[in-house]
Amino acid sequence: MAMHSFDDIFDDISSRSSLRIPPLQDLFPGPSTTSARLSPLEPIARVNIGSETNKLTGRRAALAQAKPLDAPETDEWETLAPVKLTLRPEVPKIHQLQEPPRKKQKLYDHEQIADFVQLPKPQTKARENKPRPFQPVAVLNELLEPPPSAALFPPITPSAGQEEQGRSPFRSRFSKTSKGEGESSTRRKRTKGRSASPTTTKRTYNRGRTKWTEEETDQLVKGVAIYGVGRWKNILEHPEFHFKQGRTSMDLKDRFRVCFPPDAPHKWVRPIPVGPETDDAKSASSPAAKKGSPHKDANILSRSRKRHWSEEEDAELDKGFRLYGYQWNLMVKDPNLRFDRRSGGQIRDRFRLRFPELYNQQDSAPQQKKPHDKNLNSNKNQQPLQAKPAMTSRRSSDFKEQARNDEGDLEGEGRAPLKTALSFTTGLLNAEDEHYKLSNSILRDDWDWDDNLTLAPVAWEDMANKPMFQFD
DNA sequence: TTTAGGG
DNA sequence: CCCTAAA
Repeated sequence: MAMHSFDDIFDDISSRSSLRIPPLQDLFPGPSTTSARLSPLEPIARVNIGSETNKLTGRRAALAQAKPLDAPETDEWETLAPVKLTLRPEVPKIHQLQEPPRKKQKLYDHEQIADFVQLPKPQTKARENKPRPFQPVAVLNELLEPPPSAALFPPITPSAGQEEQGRSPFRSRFSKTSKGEGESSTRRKRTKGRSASPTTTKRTYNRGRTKWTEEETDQLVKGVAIYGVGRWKNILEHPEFHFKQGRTSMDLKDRFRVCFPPDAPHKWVRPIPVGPETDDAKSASSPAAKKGSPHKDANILSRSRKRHWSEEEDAELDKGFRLYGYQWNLMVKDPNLRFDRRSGGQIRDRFRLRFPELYNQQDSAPQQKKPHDKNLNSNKNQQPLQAKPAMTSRRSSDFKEQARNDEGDLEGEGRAPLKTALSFTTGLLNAEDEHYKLSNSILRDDWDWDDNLTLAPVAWEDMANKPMFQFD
């Protein structure tokens, strides 16, 4: 009789014990690798379930029931198998015949399908199967090429402390996709004209864990402030940033995700200073020292501590009050006032603490005129504190305009150039950052920064769409 | 090629 | 840190 439907075939197969079918999971492995659809062969497993193994279900039952003799011939089911299966050659069938059914051993994951089947053992450590580390000379051709700016810095030597102790910088290994040494030379051709960037997006070799230093993290945050979230390649290749050898843009992404979890966009917290890298190496070699590290798993600073005001900052506050009166946020944004990452609210609180009565006068203080920075240099702390009449409103564009004027008019007077505004405003950039320019988004009146915030509470999307800084 | 997202 | 889909 002709069998047309799958059920017909299935019934026929089920009734013929001589036909040995391996308990395959899926005959038709399609794009949807999920086992949402029940495999047609799945029922076979149930058919084989005997009375003794009633309690077992599914594949386990089938496995418990499977006898070595039922194992199909190799060629018979290898044609059916979607995956490559190999038999255990060392187990003779005869022996299995006479042996009483062995106690079911605990199955490893790769043995789940059948106990007479040996699936290729999953590589728990993929690296273990990769070629052993090459000597530096062997791989220096491309993989460990120094960055273009490497000349500016001393070569990386063990004494430089840049690499982790006990971990050779040449621990690199070719990945499985890499064919060998000839590959690198041939592959170079594809980058015609455009010089191959040493800061690749994807590592071409496996490097051990390389701890992030605070300097690296700081540069990363700066880079995000400059380019925006998601511009990891740009950040990585920023000429003034120097990440560790082998760092990829994906590493930056991961690191940023660790330091600034997107779940808490309002609470951008500053990574804990990890201290000099040498400590880490020490702790690595000494288990006791490792225990002593309190910040080992706490990358996120708890938002609690208050930073004390220095005399210098108080002096800035005095200066700021003369300039802006009670407009604390304007003080924050003034490039010439060097607060240490204080928010407007913090400045206000500090002022209220120091000058309670003056603070209470602010209601009567007239708010009208736009302050001019001529006062900055003339006021040398001599005058008693007097609030500068405040202007009605002042937007960031005003500041940019003022900065532009400053560069023109007050050139040569030792005024802090615009770059200072960056380092001040965000507390991120230092005096060496010359070629940045403020963009609109960084100067917002409604910012109120927290003590522990490294960046203003900007949502990731804002950062991604509107970089806080832009190049000239 | 580069990034987002999940592992 | 790795892998991969997706842009």
